[in-house]
Amino acid sequence: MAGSVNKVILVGNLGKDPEVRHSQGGQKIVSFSLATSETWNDRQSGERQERTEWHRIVIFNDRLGDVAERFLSKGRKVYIEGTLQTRKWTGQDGKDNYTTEIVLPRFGGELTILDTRHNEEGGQGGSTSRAPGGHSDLDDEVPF
Amino acid sequence: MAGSVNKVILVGNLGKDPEVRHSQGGQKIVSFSLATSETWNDRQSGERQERTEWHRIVIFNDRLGDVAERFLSKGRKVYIEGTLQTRKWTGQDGKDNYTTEIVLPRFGGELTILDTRHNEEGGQGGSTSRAPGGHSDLDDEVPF
Amino acid sequence: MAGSVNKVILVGNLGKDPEVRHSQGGQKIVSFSLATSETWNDRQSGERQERTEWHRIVIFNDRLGDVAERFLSKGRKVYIEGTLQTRKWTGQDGKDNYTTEIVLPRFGGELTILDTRHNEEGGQGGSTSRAPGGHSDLDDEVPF
Amino acid sequence: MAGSVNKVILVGNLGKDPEVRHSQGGQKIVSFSLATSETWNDRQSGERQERTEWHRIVIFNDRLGDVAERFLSKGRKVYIEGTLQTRKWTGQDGKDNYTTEIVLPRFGGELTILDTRHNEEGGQGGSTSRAPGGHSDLDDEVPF
DNA sequence: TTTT
DNA sequence: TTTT
Repeated sequence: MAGSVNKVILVGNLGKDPEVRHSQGGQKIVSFSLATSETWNDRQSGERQERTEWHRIVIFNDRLGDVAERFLSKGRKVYIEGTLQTRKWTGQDGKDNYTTEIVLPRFGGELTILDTRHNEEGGQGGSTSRAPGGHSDLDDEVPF
Repeated sequence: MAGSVNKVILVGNLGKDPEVRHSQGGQKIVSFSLATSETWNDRQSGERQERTEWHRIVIFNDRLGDVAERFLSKGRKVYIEGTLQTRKWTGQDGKDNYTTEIVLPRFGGELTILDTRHNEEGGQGGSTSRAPGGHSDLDDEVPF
Repeated sequence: MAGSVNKVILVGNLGKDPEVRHSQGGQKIVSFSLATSETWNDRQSGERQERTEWHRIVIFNDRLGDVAERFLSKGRKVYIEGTLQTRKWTGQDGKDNYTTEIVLPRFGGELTILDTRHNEEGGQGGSTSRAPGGHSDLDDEVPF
Repeated sequence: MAGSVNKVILVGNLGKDPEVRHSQGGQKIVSFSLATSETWNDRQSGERQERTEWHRIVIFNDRLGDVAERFLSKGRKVYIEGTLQTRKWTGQDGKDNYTTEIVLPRFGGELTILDTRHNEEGGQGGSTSRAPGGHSDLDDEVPF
């Protein structure tokens, strides 16, 4: 039995463009780093402080992986809902290492784009062709 | 940058009793491991699968730390709301290591006890003194 | 418009057994009321205060509706994740009324049982038959 | 006792500017309507469908009420975290009515602005004065 | 290391 | 209408 809940909710900005790879079984896996930051006034110095946290997002959900691959790029702001998973791997020195990731599983998770910038300056190989009139073809197919 | 959200919601069971320590500044810090598990039927074998995930919870919030110290123990089921933080530390071999924790900060986070077992069978070192009549003194002071 | 999130997370107890009905299209719809309560110490009087909130849960998700129908009953504690929806309806006096519900849609939402009481004392019409040895048939089929 | 959780998470856009009023006790209360919308492809017609849901947000938290009053206006996109509360009131016809609101209580809740538009065209009485060089005074005081 |  |  379980009776347990494992849920992560993040709103942040991509640090780089997403990376796409495929599992041995042929499944597409999309991953990227997401930054969240908090700011506060230090009580001692009265100065503004900022702390940025980086999260590794891994998408196994096909539909959301497609959205990420087609529409996300460095700097975009997204809402992400996934599950915490810590993965163990062995370094070249034979030592155990642990990496914690936010996983959007095969059938689950959520990804919502929160900013409206549908195209990047200097895009990426035409994947985001902008029509002359300032109207993007993407507008017709954005699935959200 | 700003406009971000960093939130973790967990329901799970404590793997051990909480540990209490104090910062150099005298602040109480309570920590424990929390297990969440998911089960599913494997499509290939048809067999029941289970995967347990362990989360490290660190409480800086004084009020919630008090609740954890007084009322939580191994096996208890709790709802936890906190923030993801990855901490870097250097091992004895001089190598960098990273640990991701769910932090309930000084002024924030949530902790709600979800089961009703206020005492452990055969207690643990008197930390949950049970009155002879089966009535616990704690029952009168549980703050939730 | 888009780029929005609509999410409700509740942990509470059922006020009554779930009700099951079917839509005109033959889809099963399971609904129940869920109580959440908060308690606090009034600063003026120093007395303990309690406020109970009642939520109407409506499940369109077939799998979760089955779980609710088979395993939930009055008093059970559950974790619910759904969507806020306000429905307009016209009273017999012709006046408009509005009811806000937490909806678990056809393909979405979550329902996790958080307590371990698999049977009710004095059951309800055999729906939770307990085997003589204290072993319940249900234990073999609980899907979570 | 409680052992309950009552949490609403919304990302949406304000339908109008916030309204500010004061309780008899002198406490500031800020409220506004927030729209969330979901879109999907109808399986029958294949046509794009959209459903907009309106939520009434009520802020009792002083700090967040200040943020709302100073920086929010019609159209802005925000992340909101609050509590579901249903309020009963009696209409002029003597009938009972119920309104469900998302409440950010005196000490709790969250509000995060998600878009970057710090000024509205045709602002509101100079509350968002923009410096000639395109630099807003607000930039220096935005607390998030 | 938990829980069922 | 629940729970403690």
